[in-house]
Amino acid sequence: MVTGKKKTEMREDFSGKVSDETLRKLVGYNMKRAFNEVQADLVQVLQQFDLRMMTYSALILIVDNPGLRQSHLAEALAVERPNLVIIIDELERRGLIARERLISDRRAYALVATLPGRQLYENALRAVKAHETKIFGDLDDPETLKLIETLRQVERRARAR
Amino acid sequence: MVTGKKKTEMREDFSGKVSDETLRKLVGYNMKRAFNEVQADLVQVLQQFDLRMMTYSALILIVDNPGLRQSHLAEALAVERPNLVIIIDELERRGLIARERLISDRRAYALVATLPGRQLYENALRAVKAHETKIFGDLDDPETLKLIETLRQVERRARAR
DNA sequence: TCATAATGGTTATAAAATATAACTATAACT
DNA sequence: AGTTATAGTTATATTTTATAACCATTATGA
Repeated sequence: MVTGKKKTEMREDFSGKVSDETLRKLVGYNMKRAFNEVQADLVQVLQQFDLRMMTYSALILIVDNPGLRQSHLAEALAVERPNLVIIIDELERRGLIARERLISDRRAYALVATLPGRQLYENALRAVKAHETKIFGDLDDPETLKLIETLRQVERRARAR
Repeated sequence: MVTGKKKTEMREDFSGKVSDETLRKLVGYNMKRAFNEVQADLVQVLQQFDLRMMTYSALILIVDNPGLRQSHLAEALAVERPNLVIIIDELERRGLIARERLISDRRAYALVATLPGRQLYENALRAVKAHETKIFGDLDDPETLKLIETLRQVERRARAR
């Protein structure tokens, strides 16, 4: 549905020749369009594991930070706490992580990944890296590293406003 | 609310030291986080004109492409036609654009910007460019142009999947 | 110590963005 | 002329994101 003009569209019309020069000179617009396409492909990849982006991001941080609290996870992912609850609920319901009560603070949970959770983490990560390599080229290439560095700098400078 | 640890957080905890190395090695994640920050700032800028991102993007394309049809606009913005209707409705209600009936095809509208619409376009564009320069540096700098080119390439390669 | 404030997690809810099916009126095709 | 396709719309559902308010627990400080 991206391109491909049918016979009917061959009249005088704007198909495929709408001028979006003004928008395309704006970095933010290009970021949005590029990310949308990347995301669309990633969603496909993660669907094979019955994961969504945010769910998988949470799993990654829990695996990498055993004992993490929900509030720290929310801050690290830049998600509001209430919105994280259902995500943690799902990961727990699927047996990928566990909420362990703390003796030191009985309000909080220590989030820990289970073995199946760590396995899913690994398997999905392989697929995600393949997806990224396909789109961005080798993730260790100087070009790719430079892109990541630029994006992080943009993030910092935008947050500084 | 970004950083700033209160006295209470000084215990042994994960505040500000959650390891997100795995996520940060993924380009897509950095794109998402960077774009979120850019968008947050842009939203502030556009609020002064009572515009949202999509509404303003639509206005830009209508100003730059007088006589545009809604379906072509939808395709150019990668938005579903039904979702564009309310956006066009708003622009029309505010007197920024007009839906002009076509004699050649009485199903379609030719979208044209009004004088106030063109003026808002100009004023908002100045503010948006200032916002972008603040974050990305001069928009004509080779670095910025290179970033845009990279993003467009990413978009193409991701769409090719 | 006790009253107050703050924190971690949750619930409920709303707003916004996004997607799909189905409808109308017109137009194009054979 | 009859079928098919298109432009725009309506209705609707889903997802994402944000906000307020609550409960239980912990920290603060008079």
